[in-house]
Amino acid sequence: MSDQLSVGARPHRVRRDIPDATVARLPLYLRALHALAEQGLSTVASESLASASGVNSAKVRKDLSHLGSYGTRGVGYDVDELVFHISRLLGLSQRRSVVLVGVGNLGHALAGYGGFATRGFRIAALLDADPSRVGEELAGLRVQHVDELDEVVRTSGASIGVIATPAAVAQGVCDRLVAAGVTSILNFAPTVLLVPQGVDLRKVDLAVELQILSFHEHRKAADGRAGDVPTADVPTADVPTADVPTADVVGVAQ
Amino acid sequence: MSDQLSVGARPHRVRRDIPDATVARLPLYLRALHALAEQGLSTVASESLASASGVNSAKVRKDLSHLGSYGTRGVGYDVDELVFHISRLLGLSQRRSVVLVGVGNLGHALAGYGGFATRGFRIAALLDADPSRVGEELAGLRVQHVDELDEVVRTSGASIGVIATPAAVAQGVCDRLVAAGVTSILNFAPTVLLVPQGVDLRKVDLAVELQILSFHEHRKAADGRAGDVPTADVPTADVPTADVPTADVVGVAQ
DNA sequence: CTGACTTTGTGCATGCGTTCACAAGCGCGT
DNA sequence: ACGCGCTTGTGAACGCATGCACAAAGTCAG
Repeated sequence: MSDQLSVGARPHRVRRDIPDATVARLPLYLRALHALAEQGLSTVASESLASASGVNSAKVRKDLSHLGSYGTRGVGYDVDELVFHISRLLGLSQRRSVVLVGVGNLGHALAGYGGFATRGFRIAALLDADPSRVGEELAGLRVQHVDELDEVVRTSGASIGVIATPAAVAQGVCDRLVAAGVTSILNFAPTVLLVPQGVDLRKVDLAVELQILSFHEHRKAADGRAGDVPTADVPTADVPTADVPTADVVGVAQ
Repeated sequence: MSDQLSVGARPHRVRRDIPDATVARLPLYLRALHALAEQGLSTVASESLASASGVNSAKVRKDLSHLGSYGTRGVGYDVDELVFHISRLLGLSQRRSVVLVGVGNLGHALAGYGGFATRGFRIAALLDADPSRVGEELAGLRVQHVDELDEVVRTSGASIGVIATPAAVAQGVCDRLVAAGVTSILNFAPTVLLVPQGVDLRKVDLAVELQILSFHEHRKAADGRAGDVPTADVPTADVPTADVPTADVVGVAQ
């Protein structure tokens, strides 16, 4: 999980030690809480918040206990109050500027994704190396050439960079972002990035997600075939198997 | 992590118990191995594979040991052999068909993403509910109306569905996919999906990733500013819903 | 054949995360 | 006022994942 954290030895006096797993779930709670608020609810029990967030109630309570005792026994949590505290903890009180590099297919999608703006993020600039893309209007912004990266980051005060470039140039872009002062990077390029200590890095790889699903598919298919008590469910009988190992064939990658 | 698995009580005889964490890393190894192979290397030590994958060597060795002893002490692992075994385990020997629902910004990006095709996945169909999008040519496929979902899934034998629709309709699409026979779902919509047992579900939420980074940014800024001085930052009254915690109550704590 | 060197595979300790289960606390009806 | 029922907050047990450290097992040179 916290592969990229690498906080390492830090005898620092920790303000409040929030577990990584909890931090990763806070945005889910926030989303659910907003939905509940819109629905008119003013308080919510851990059980309800749990099902609205897709986790279990014990986890919800333990997670929320990390940010203080903001619940009322016998009643639940005040929705607005929780939203306030979680937002504050996540640092969403201040609108953060994001620089997006790479305006290809994915970059277009990211730029047009409404979820950013509505959750406290502002796209400060769109950058691309392809001259034919520079100047294009997109999501109310003009695409700038990546050479302006340094200046753009400094003037906008952006601290977060999003990389949606081809893998081959991702590390270079990453280095330039870091040099310009960016301290958090979200990487969509399917490659490993190296960043200096103190810079946070998260990655999203679409193909990896599919491959993980593929594994489970494969396992399910194999389980169903290999005779032992198919555990009721799996009314499959649909997949035309054909998933014989086929040995040899596969061989050397494609 | 395996929040969605919910395999539940399963005294089943497990074929090969591969830890979830390992499964999640296998695609990374695969990617690194392909790169190494292209680079002409025929064998690789755990240390090298580790740095190429962005993990540490102990993890690599333990992970690989789960799929058998395919290494040679004093030498390392045979690249092609590893590619073969990992691919087989992940079920990538057979090309899997994927149905993509929702051809908005993100859907376009996903359809155009080359990473799918090159890694054993085939997009079987593109579906959308918007009539104005139906018929559009995209990535060599014609966008079909979502009403054809059932037929498309059955005829293509697709077992994986990708949801890139607005959140409001995601659950409905999900249900239809499951009803049509899809047993794995990758969800990009920012909402919680419920699926019956036996169906695997993974989710990717771009805003969540950014919020996690925001937390670390916030923590870094706070650390750098001062040792303590707790709760110095009051939200700038920007977040949509007036989430000021109704005065009095909040102050209480500590 | 032997010995030095390299690298795997794994037992073990440690830490983190999840889950259970329940006492403490709060509101509400009587 | 007072107990009843509901829900939080948390101690403790458990399980999974990580990382260390090293013996086992192989290569290679001479």
